[in-house]
Amino acid sequence: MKRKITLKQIAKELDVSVSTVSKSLKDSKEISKDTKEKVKAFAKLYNYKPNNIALSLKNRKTKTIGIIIPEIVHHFFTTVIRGIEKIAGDRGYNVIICLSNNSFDKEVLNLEFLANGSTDGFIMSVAKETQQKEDYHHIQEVISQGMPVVMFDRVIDEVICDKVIISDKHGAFEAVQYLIDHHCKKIAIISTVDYVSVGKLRTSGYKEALIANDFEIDEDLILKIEDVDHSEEKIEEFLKEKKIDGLFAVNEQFAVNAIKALTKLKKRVPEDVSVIGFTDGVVSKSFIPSLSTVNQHGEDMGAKAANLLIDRLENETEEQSFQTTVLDTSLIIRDSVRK
Amino acid sequence: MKRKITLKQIAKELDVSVSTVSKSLKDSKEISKDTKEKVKAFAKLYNYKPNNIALSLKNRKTKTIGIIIPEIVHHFFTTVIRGIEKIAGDRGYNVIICLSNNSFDKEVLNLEFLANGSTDGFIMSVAKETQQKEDYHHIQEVISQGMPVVMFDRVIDEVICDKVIISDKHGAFEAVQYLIDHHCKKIAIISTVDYVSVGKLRTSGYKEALIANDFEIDEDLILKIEDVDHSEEKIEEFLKEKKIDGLFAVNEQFAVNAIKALTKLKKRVPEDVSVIGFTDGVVSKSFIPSLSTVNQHGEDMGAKAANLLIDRLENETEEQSFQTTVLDTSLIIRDSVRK
DNA sequence: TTTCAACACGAAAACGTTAGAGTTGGTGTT
DNA sequence: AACACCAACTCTAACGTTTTCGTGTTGAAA
Repeated sequence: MKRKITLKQIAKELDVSVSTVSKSLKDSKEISKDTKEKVKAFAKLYNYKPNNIALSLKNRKTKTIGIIIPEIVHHFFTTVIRGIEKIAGDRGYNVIICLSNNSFDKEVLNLEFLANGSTDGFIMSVAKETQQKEDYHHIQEVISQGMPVVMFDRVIDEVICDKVIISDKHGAFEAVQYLIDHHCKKIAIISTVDYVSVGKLRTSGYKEALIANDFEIDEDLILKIEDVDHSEEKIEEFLKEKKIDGLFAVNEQFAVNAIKALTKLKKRVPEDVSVIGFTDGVVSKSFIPSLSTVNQHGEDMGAKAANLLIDRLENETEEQSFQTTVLDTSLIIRDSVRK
Repeated sequence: MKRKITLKQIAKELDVSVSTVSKSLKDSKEISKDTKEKVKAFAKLYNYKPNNIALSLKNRKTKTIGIIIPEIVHHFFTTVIRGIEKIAGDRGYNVIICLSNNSFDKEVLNLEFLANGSTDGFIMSVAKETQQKEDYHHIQEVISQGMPVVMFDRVIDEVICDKVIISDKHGAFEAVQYLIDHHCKKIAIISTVDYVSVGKLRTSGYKEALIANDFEIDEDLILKIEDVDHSEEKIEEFLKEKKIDGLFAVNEQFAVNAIKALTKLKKRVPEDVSVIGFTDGVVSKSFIPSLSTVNQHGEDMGAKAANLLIDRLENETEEQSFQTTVLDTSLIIRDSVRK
């Protein structure tokens, strides 16, 4: 077991000083050609690579981005990660991922830990619990320490930083508008509780579309689900008594569960009820009928967030104008809607 | 913008030496009660937290685990990550995730980069391209430098290290046995090309089950897919001419595509053909008919891998006996099979 | 022969931390 | 009075780098 070789060891072997070795490897013109070549050859032979930790300490930057997300077994988040990772890789950064599991405490812990030198900045989507508590001191804290933060998807208005979101409201609006334009007269929505920002926004997009088309808003057609794990029964119960011909669900899971419930209730999709979901994932594509969805373009979102963060990290100029980038959604029409 | 405070700054403010501050915070008995209290109060006030990078450099350990996987938008891998992350968190470790995108070069790059001080050890599932090239020097290299590596799922026999796998062969065997036990006489398999280790193993499990039951192995009933992205057409074409009543697919995607193809071909699942897939994910649960699968227990796998790695990191004793842990699969029977 | 720049290298400090080895001043023992 | 001992610190080295500032040796110009 040969430990990684250091400058010091090379120096000793070649009987020169550490600085000479360092300079040689950086091709400094202070060093003679002979010495440089000797050092380089030796370094190559022993596969010398500078120690990142030492570099980080010296340079006070780690070239690492911290990603904090609520959950990893989640198609949308993983696409975002892929987007971040791609850009980060291209621009010479690494990513370190922490999961909050939607727990406020874990989020605080992660943030604090990573802020102590491990990363140069953060890209995050906040935990549900954090949104509920409305306690953002931990995020404010790292920002005030000079670490750039970019929020995506679930963002917090009160925190001043760069943000990347999709137009949840508009995406929902378009989906509902599509339903209205295609034979639907009575459209229900399955959403989350209001403290989840995106759920709230999508619900309001739904409402706006109805209003824009002179439909009445019937609170009985709005289901807000708290506990995602037991959504299936809730949805079934909700749909039991409803005479609807259109349904908008704020995520894939709800959409799928709704279709299952409808099938149980002997309603056909899309003949009797048209369904559109939010977020495009494997399930949407594979499902029968394949699900029409509002595509969130997660990879673009991640890429944009990464670029924003790295730009800020590399522009010491520090213009303090933070931007919120709103990405377009797009409606993917598949078989779950009448055409 | 207040930068994070350091020991040196605290020392200066309180007019003591850096070591006094350090020792006070560690509650060393070398320091008087008075001074300790003063320092602690000050540190707390300014929210002092030691710099991880400096600690890493000093201690020559980072308390960080590197995870290298081929792909992140992938249900199984994310469950593994969740398992790793959970154990790592509990045991005081962080995880840093790198994606190889199934590219050999990227895998090498990631490994090299992380090995230069960024992590204490690795948990990895190798890229498809690496398996194909059979070039494992990069992995051997980090191991020879004394970094523990734990491989999972797609492991490499030639590399000597701890491994966590499932009994792919046995899982496949059980699935096929189930089909045989439940009215199937002619069972096809949709697999990957042989250089993907798990595909090969599952295929051999399939064959063994057939042999064990005195079925003939018909190479015409074995489809090996190279290009996952265009599997749909391949599968459809394959199934067109086949008169089968059972089908085993080595992953979820293939299973779903197969059912779709069968549906197109006017064959009902499970009435005409029983289907079992490998890996249990959202799609399997949601699909109609819900998919019977071989459950890989990804989270357990991740947890086991993390424990193995951390045990090795923390036991300096270094007994060089590496172990391969074989996790059991379990058959989840749902609606895609006759009962 | 003196002067001086160019060359080629070395020493040291710094990043933030810790731990072991000094140092100081005071008390207690004989 | 001499010594030992203890409390309560400070110093120093070390982890692996980079970079600034020195410094000794050339060779050439004056």
